Amino acid sequence: MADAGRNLVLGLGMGVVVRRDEEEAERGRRDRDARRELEFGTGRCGARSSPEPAVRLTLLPGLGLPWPPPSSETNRHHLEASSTRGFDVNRAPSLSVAGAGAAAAQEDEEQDEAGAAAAAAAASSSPNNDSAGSFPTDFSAQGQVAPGGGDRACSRASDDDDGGSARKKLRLSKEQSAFLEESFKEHATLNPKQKLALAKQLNLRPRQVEVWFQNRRARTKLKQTEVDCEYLKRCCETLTEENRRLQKELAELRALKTVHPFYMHLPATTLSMCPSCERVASNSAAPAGAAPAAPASSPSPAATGIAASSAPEQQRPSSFAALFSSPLNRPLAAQAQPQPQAPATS
DNA sequence: ACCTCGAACACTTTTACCTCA
DNA sequence: TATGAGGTAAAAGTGTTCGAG
Repeated sequence: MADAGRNLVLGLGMGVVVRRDEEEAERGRRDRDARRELEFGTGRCGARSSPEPAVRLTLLPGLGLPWPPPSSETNRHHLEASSTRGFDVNRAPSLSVAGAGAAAAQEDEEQDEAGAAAAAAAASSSPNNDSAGSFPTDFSAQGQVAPGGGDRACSRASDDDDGGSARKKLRLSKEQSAFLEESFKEHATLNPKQKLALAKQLNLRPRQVEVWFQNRRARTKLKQTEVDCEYLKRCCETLTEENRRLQKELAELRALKTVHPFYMHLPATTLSMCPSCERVASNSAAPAGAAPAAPASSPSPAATGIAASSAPEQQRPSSFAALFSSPLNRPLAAQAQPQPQAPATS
């Protein structure tokens, strides 16, 4: 690369100067750390002891998730990387690259994304973006030139260029990512003002901030889905095991009944099985009209052994814990007692 | 009721970077 | 040590939905 070794100044006004080749090496470590941090939730930015993300994964009660917590090692790497690295990869290494046209487009872009058209025009008038793969995001220094020719510009728009910069991937700096993370903890969505402010603060385009938040929300949702899936799996295992146990118990009772008909005369608790769902329930103590088991009209959870709760307020759809804390999933003997907690701890 | 616009989302593509043979 | 394949995560593109005006 022609600019390898060129000194670059960090965005965010930190003024840290590193050599480009050092940055390349550091970036790998940074990305690994960042990935780990995102994978494992929000345990980043060591300054915070107990981060409370705006959109947080609901770690359901009683579920020992196998995910490793964000280790202090991770944070240490994170901080190390932050302290040694400072190259804003989105910053063009040279002002001369963008050209006067891009500089003219800068002001439009700074106002809003409406400047994308101007930026695109500027991009078309300028040669390839720098081979470093960065496109300028420093509003104070150079114009905003989208990789493919501006905001919302299709990447294929540059297919006909001379094999140059078709949608270069931009890596946000650690500082930028951390700042965005912090913002995300406060609010998972941004209003236009916040977006603009963040963009300005980070020397990014508003579109970049917007995309980052979109992707971040998607990651959060994905993680939540994984958590829910894991919880459902465990619940399924628990219910299967419980079902097995009850079947066995029932078989034993039936055997006992045939061997010792004496027990038939016992007036106390007897068991009845719902023919539709094969759920066994006690009917002796239940008052008239009280349903011993889930209603047959229960939605799919009942069909899968996941009984609907008798208390509607416990049926928050967003909480699998509430769903599975239903008393119907408890052993017969415990059904009349208060529900201790959600199943499946490990 | 219909239209327009913008925001959010789902899905996909592209890119950068890592690991490993 | 260099290198290419394969995998992965993130940035970004595209189309759809939905609510407000």
